[in-house]
Amino acid sequence: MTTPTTPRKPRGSGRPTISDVAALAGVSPGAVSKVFNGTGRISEATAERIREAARKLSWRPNAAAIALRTARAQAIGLVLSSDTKVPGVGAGNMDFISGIESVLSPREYGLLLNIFISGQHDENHFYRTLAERQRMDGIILTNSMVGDTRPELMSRLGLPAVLVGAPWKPGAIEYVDADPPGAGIAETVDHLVGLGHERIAFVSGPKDFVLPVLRREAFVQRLADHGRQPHSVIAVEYSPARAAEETTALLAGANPPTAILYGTDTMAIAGMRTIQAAGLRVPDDISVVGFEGLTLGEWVDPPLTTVQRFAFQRGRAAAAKLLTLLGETVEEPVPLERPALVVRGSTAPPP
Amino acid sequence: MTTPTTPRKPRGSGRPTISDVAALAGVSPGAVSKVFNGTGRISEATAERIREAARKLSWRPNAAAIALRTARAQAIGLVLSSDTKVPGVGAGNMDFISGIESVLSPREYGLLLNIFISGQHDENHFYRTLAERQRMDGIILTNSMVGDTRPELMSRLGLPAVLVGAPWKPGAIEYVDADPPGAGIAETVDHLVGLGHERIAFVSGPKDFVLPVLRREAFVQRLADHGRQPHSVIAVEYSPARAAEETTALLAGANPPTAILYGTDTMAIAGMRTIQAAGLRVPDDISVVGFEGLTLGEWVDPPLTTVQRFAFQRGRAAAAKLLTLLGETVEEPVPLERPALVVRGSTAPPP
DNA sequence: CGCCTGTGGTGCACCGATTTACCACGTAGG
DNA sequence: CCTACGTGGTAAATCGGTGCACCACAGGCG
Repeated sequence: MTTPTTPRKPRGSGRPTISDVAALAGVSPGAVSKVFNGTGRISEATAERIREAARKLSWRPNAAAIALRTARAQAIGLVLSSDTKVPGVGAGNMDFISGIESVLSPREYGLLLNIFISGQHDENHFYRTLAERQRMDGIILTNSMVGDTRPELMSRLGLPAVLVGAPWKPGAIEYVDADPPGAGIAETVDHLVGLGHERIAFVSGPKDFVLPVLRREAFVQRLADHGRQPHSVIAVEYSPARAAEETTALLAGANPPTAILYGTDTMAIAGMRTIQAAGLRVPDDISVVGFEGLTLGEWVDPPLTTVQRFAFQRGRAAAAKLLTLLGETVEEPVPLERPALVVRGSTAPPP
Repeated sequence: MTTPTTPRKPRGSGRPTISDVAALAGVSPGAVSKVFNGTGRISEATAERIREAARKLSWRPNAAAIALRTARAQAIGLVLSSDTKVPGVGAGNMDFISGIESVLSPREYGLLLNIFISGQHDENHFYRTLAERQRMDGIILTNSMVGDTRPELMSRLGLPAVLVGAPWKPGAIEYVDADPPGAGIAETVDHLVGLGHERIAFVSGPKDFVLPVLRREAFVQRLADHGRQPHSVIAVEYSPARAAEETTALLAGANPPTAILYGTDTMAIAGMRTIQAAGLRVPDDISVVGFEGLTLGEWVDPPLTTVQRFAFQRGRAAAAKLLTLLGETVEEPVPLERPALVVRGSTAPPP
């Protein structure tokens, strides 16, 4: 009695394998594989027996085994930056992620989230690790930067990548962009000019990122189209506190603006507060416009006029593009809605 | 010349394997494995040669191969709910995720993000798939619900899990919770009572979730400690619009409250706006308190008094607990800071 | 000298799937 | 009768690591 009478199965992890399913269905493992992948020829009767066996054992192919054998991880990566200059806390990020997931999950693709902390992580090492471990088949990059080296890095690493937003140098990387340059800006400028504003200022995002750069260019350009010049164009971190400081400086000027456009809703709200604290009224004395379209904007006083962006759609588009790059067939064209101006209560004719 | 003169290497994916490294270092693959895992005995001289070879080829062990062989995916899952009732858009989510990553990334663990869409996904099927594919070694669950069946489901599936927040039924699942029940509530009640408020209302989160339930209990309890009764306790979705509606109803009452506590900062901001729109002043006529500690709260008028929560720490604690469950040694105790009342400008003595 | 022990590795089975090559069995055509 | 072919599968190699069993060799000791 030293050896037990059931040396049948070691039962490693306890979970059934394809062999267990095959045994139960009375076929070979290869047959099971074929049924579940639609490859090879298996009679319908046998196929049904196999499916039934799999159901009974509640078996699903082991992801690691597939990844190893087929050299496809069936997962993509997403890199978000954690940086004081980035609107990382933006609620939009969650919608963006939901958009990505909405494309991935029907295809059983996984989403690997990675936070890049500038200053703490070395960019080269960070991305090399991601590529070399082969945990993901492709990657979605955000926060397109001025002088971004990641496009070249990614192609050197052989990791398919999609950049969200306009790239610094076109051609080096695939990307999706709903801001053909600075959409929403034109509408906003038209709106303000139409109200009669002469002195319009733009407290926009930092110099390091492509998006705010393009927006500033579009801002200046559109004013020029109207035969005007900007009151001022300011580049500053995506921070309410910094927005407030700049607003104070603007108000202290000799000839303050009658309308201020901010890089984000959060900045705009901080700006409004600063204006009001200075004893001025929004929109009576100064009009304010934000950027993003947070729900919260409806609940400040006055309700914030803003440029609505569509984070969910952006996520969908990025994921769809990456999957296409990976050879997956993605039927939908994934429409990318352009940012649209939502006029609420914070804009009015100048005094 | 039909066959090329270099039939050496098929070069599957192009990436080097452990054998390439071994060949370059003049050792067996097993030796390489030992060096990189610190197992077995390899002389320092040989080890250095191997490391050098790996560096030269910029090789890293293939994640899928390791996962298959060791039956550990070196990744954990995170499930976030997408539900109208959930403050999913909460900025706190991103901090929470950052906290998780701060524990995972030093250990080269991956984070797999999954969005659960109630109504669209079947809970049972959703979690079964996650477990059976064995892509993750454990899972972090959020949004503890009343009557939550996931604790049992997880243990049935054999997937180690950590719940963030107090569980509905204790004992069924591991969890981390910084709200020993309703921390922050007591402070808030004390604060308001200390200011002289007699009629305090609580517009809190939905009935389905454990957190708001516990908060309501704590609210009532603490008032009782002071020998008082709540003006009213309301359960409502985490939505600014709903908060506004309830606020309107409260104001229309015969004897309206002099202070209102809201389930989130967003709700509180919407509440303030409603109060102001009704011609009343905050905090002169009615005091308002939020829950979360959004930066934005500093920039509304008046600055919002709120209960600061620490999403980053929560993420760290959850990840640390899960890794411990997985047998990983996590040195730090991971201190979980209790929510703390931050008094800003939206609270004052009653009129 | 023979034996034991420790050092520094090697060799090979194995994890759980996929995939290629091949085979058994009819059946039809020449 | 022999061959060709289509059907419905099986067997085995393979992906890239890990880890156990084992082994060669040198040195120490009685």
